[in-house]
Amino acid sequence: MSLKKEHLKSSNIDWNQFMPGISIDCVIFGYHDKELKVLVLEYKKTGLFALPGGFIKKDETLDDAAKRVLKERTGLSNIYLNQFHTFGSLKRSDHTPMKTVLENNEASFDETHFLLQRFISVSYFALVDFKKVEPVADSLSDTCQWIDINELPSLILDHNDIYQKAHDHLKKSINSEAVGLNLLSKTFTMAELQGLHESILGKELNRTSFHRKIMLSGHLKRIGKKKTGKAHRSPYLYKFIQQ
Amino acid sequence: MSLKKEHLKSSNIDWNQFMPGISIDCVIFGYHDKELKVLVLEYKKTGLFALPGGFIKKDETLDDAAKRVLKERTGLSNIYLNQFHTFGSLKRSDHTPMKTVLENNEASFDETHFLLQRFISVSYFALVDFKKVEPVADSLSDTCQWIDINELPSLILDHNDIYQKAHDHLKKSINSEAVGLNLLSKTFTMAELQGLHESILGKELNRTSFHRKIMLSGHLKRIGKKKTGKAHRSPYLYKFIQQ
DNA sequence: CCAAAAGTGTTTTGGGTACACCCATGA
DNA sequence: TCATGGGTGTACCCAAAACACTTTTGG
Repeated sequence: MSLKKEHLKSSNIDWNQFMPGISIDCVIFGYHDKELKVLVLEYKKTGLFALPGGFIKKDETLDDAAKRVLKERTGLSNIYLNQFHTFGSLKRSDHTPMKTVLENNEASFDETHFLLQRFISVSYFALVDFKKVEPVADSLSDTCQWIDINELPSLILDHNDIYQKAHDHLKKSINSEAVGLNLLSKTFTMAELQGLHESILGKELNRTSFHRKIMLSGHLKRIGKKKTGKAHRSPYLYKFIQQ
Repeated sequence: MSLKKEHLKSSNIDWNQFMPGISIDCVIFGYHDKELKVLVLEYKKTGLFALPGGFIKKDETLDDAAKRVLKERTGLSNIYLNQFHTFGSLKRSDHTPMKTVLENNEASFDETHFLLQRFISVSYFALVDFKKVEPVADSLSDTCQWIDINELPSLILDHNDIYQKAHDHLKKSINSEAVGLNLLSKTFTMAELQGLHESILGKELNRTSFHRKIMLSGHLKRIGKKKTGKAHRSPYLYKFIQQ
């Protein structure tokens, strides 16, 4: 654990192994407690928030770099990942936030520091099982934590735009089995799946219509009753059919 | 004209003005003679084909860079442009095609030549009015010419993948008014618009259903009769309503 | 008059939604 | 028995597609 953090310590990093000028930013979605959440970093002693990101090794595929970044932040492999846009506005050339971060963390640095260049950001969104994730901060950040999408703070640079576009893409792909398959546990109740869809779309759905639509898609299989211990009838559990 | 070419001569270019490691590739669609076409470069004396591309100036927005590249190749401003994917496979690190090109064009070059690095490619697709375009080759290429999408040659690196993904995006956006508005002349017949849709989708469409659907969209306005000189009734002309 | 072009009427299909209503069940 | 969960039947709306048919019109 502390080994992992040491590994990420910025002053120990050989920045030369990365392609200059290109970064990867990730919008990592999780679902818990009936709320859709996103992993957000908070930089030490600065009050600055950002999406987790990273860089591309010179001999590494773009998609592999994204997988690696995801693994560093969540500990997970085999994550559902989707590139959705590349951001290259000049807003990204404002180095004041990163200078603030470095001033609070590095003994010394100069204007040529790797992190103080203009980056074009290739952005991915990821869907992960909340329960399996242990958020890991990097050495420049205190925390990497889940934030409810309705309580997102102001993020550095254009990261709020990035989040917004990621959420738009998630809405568009609501009918893909990937959404439920990756954001929920292996088994779940119909009410949980409906709650997830409602969180993503930001509106309530009709229960019976939702039920029929989902079952007609053919991706779901009912597997048994849940024992809740509560009064009244207990809900069935479902899982996605793996083809 | 020759001034413009001189300006593009590769040995005259200050490569240092561009961000390293990132390129822009464009899939430029045009429609003519009932066929969907794409602008393709042929490198001098090599038999190698590629999509037109360019680089990003250090103080230039990603989208502005794409607009500039488009203008260099087509002479047009105000082009309909859409970023659709960023490519970063290791296939892109194969420098043999570019070495072949340079060997046939430059007096001398070494392994550190700007064009012999690994590029991540941010890709755009563009829709242009065939009639308004004058394709302009760069100094490394003989020709920049329209090629029927059904007769595309094998392109360098992953450029065939890039084209394929661009075409997929074009199919998905078939119901956007942008498709007809940008690929056809200001006025056109219903048969021409239907032919365009058929070329993009690669299948025939029912005339009456197409007519009804298009008119119900509310974007089209009928403006008058076309004088064909042929026998039989002449078709009406339509144009898109600008809001 | 002929054939191309334009337009209408009707039907079917399929997805999505809304709602009423019934069945099952666990404490 | 009753509140919750699960499920069906029906109806409605809408976009898209398929097809038959009529009207218009330039030469």
